[in-house]
Amino acid sequence: MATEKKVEQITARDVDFAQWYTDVVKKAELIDYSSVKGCVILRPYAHALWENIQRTLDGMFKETGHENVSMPLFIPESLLQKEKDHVAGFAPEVAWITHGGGEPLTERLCVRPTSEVLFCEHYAHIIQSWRDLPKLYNQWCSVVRWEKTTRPFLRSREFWWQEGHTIHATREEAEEETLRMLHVYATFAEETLAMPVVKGQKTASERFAGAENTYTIECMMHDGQALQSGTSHFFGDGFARAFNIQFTDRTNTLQYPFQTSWGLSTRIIGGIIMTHGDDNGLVLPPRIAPVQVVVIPVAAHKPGVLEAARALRARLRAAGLRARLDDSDQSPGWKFAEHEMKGVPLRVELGPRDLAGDQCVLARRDTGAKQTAPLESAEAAAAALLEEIQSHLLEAARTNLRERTHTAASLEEMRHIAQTQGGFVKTMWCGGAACEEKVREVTGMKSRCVPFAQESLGDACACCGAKADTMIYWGFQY
RNA sequence: CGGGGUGUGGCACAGGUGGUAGUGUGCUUGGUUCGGGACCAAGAGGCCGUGGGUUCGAGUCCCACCACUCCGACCA
Repeated sequence: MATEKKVEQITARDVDFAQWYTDVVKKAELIDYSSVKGCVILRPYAHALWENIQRTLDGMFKETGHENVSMPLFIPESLLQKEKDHVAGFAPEVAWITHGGGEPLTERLCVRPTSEVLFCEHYAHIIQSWRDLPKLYNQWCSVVRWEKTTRPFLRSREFWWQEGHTIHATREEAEEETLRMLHVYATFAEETLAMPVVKGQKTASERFAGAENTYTIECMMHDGQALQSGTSHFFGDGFARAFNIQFTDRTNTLQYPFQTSWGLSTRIIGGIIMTHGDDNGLVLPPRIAPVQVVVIPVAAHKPGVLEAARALRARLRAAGLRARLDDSDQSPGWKFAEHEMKGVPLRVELGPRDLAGDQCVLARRDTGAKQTAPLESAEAAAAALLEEIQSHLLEAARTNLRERTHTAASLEEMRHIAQTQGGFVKTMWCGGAACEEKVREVTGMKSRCVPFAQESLGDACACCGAKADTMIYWGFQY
């Protein structure tokens, strides 16, 4: 019953969620701040996480026929101005370049906040015939939006993302693409990140600037706030008309093509942290974790221990697991805490006692449970546990989503839930923007989406009481 | 953009009424340890966020600015 030595602790998650988040982000060595507000450094651990996200998503994009490109960083002001809704949405938060090499520019350039107009300009150059369609492009890059308040991953001035941009001969084909990519995001979030989603359509007031329709995956964080985790937009032929992109169809008639765009950003890393993390720090789903298994030798100076640990690490790697050996000269207890902070899903302890019994100790990050396994079959045991951890995390997140989803039939009920519990509130909605505004004034919540999975909760709008046949989700958002 | 908090070795913090900086941890070296953040010893490391001002003298007082952070309004 030794009194534990007081060590720097992170804030308890359920005491001050925002502070806990900031502590984890720093202590898990994910980011460092730079001297420019809102621009953070992704440290190797966060970058490795992002690389795993990229690898998985990029594979899914390739499977669905997409090609990667790289577009310029700069957009001339006149180009940005071409689509009026789009520029109105983004102009307030763009960064401008006014000088080059010390000379004032004749036309100022904005640093891309998103690349629709760059793709449009390019499409106008390369598309003439129906045979040139579709183009299914994607790019991995960073973009800049001059945010006023910033938080690591969740809202920064520069952030990394992918933006898919596609162009099609028909409206139907483009609409189908918009939904296909939304489902790719949803599958990725649930299967790889263990983040259950609510899929649906944004209301008119929440649409992307210039879009005819915006679809979203919404995730529920541990503190009851929603995170818009990926969006997919259908543009109709609005951009094509603004940028004069035309093609000749099979009947030799000039037509405007139809476009989509869809994006997912490093914000999702904030989502992973806030979905799975706990009082001991980060908890990473095995499928995305940079290190899936860490091998910690105990009493590494004793004969045979380090050798056995190295051999075990090699076998774990040979079995296809991302395994690391921590042979630094810290004490075992220090290493346990350190790798827990970093969210490593599985820890293997290997010391003289284990070697004497031809076994090792496996400790799960998610539950903290320890078990022993025969050394000879450690890879199989580790692989099985990683699968269990992955599905357990998804299950826990689903439980959180379920428990934090409430139903309301009146504005007063909505306000009560908003004030006492947060989470998602689902109601019937008349479809009016006035009710959205009213709900926001009264409860502070915004509409999240009109989910694809509709339920009938009644026939009256929870806000105005008018006839309603649409179910909508509301919530506080990041 | 409004309101609050904070800027002092890498990190976390002390430094009443002004006098040229200290503690913990981390770091380096050596030794002992090693199953939940080990211990001993000797070291290295700081134009006190930036710029002005008051003063013989500013970490300390005054003004401005900047950054980070939290809470709201706006956005991935």
